[in-house]
Amino acid sequence: MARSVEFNEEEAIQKAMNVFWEKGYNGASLRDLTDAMKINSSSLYNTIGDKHELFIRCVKYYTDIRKRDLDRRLKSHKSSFEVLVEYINESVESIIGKENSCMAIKTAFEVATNDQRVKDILKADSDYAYRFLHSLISKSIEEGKISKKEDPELLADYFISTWTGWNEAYLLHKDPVKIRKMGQYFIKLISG
Amino acid sequence: MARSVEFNEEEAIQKAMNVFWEKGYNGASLRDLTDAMKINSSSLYNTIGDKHELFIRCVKYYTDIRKRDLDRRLKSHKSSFEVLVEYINESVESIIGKENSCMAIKTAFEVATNDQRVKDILKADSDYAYRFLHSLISKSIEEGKISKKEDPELLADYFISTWTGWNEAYLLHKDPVKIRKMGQYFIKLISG
DNA sequence: CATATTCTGAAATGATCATTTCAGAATATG
DNA sequence: CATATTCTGAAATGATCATTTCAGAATATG
Repeated sequence: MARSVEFNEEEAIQKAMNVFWEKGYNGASLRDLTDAMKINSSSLYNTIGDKHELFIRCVKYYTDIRKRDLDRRLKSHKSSFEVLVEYINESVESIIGKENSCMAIKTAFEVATNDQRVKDILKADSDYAYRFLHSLISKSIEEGKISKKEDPELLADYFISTWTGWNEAYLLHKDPVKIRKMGQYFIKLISG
Repeated sequence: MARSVEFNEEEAIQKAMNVFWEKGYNGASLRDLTDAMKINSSSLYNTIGDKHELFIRCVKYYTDIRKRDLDRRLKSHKSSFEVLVEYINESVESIIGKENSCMAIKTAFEVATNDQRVKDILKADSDYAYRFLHSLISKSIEEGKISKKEDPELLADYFISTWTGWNEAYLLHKDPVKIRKMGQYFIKLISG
């Protein structure tokens, strides 16, 4: 017997996420956040919690989207190798297509060292991508598309690392050709 | 005919750098900084300038140290390939040996998108490392230690990217074995 | 050694920060 | 439709922020 929450929580989280994404955790003020979310701070504190809790929710929201994307790819009817190559190519294009770098990476370097909860979320995200890649690479080896000499564990780690670096390279140099070249090189590398 | 500055500017910059390194630009307060520098804020504003100017000086200080390290390596009497391999191995060990990630990378992801001056310093730093690697790889090809089929431009970019990613991987997983394995893989890759 | 100049320390500044309070508006339930 | 309950908006809170002010201490120069 009472009023119910007026704002759409998911929409609000998404808008807050964009603010954190652009300004970082410490760079985003609560005013920036509530302005974007179009809610009053009392509503925020009543429902989601404080700034840190909101941030956790936003990081989680971001990694959940990525998780769903990987799950979708695994359900594809294409061969594992095709899914893998497509993923690599789209990862390259996603860097080039955005003004800003990946939020998980930005967050890792800004706050993960001093924030265990954030670190755990990002570690889980990284582990999920690792298992995704590991599985595709292993199956590609079975398919005969990647040499049996290659090590799926190493290649999975290697791609994740490389991809992080591509984000920094594009952030600093804004040179799409460089990033695409590196993407092609990685594909050639695993292809034989 | 007047008093001269009492504090050692380089020492103060170094101490401020460590604070920014740990907490980030937005996470470090002026109190944190002046406490570490052991100077009063009026002295800071009289000599160096405001927080942003201090940060610029700190980032510059950090990249200057890296520049000197690369210059030193180029003067070595060993073969280019040996210098290159040593640099890769020491890059790996420098990640594993520290609690915190490389300051240039942290800064790139925290503020470079919204701060042109910082971005320019980091871009120059990245360009310097690129030329360093490019030169060593080219000479290694001449020495016959790296295949003529390899592209020095690509490999230089690739190593810088990979190294950035190793920083994130170690930050999240704290697994030295993973990083060393990737370092060995890269060396094997260029060795033919 | 006198003094003009500059540095330093403490305190003040005013803006902004995250968070809380609370009156009144809204509404789910009986 | 009455009302108990919960939400919302505006304002208040007190802490902290970066930066400035200024009196007095320090000292380089003549």
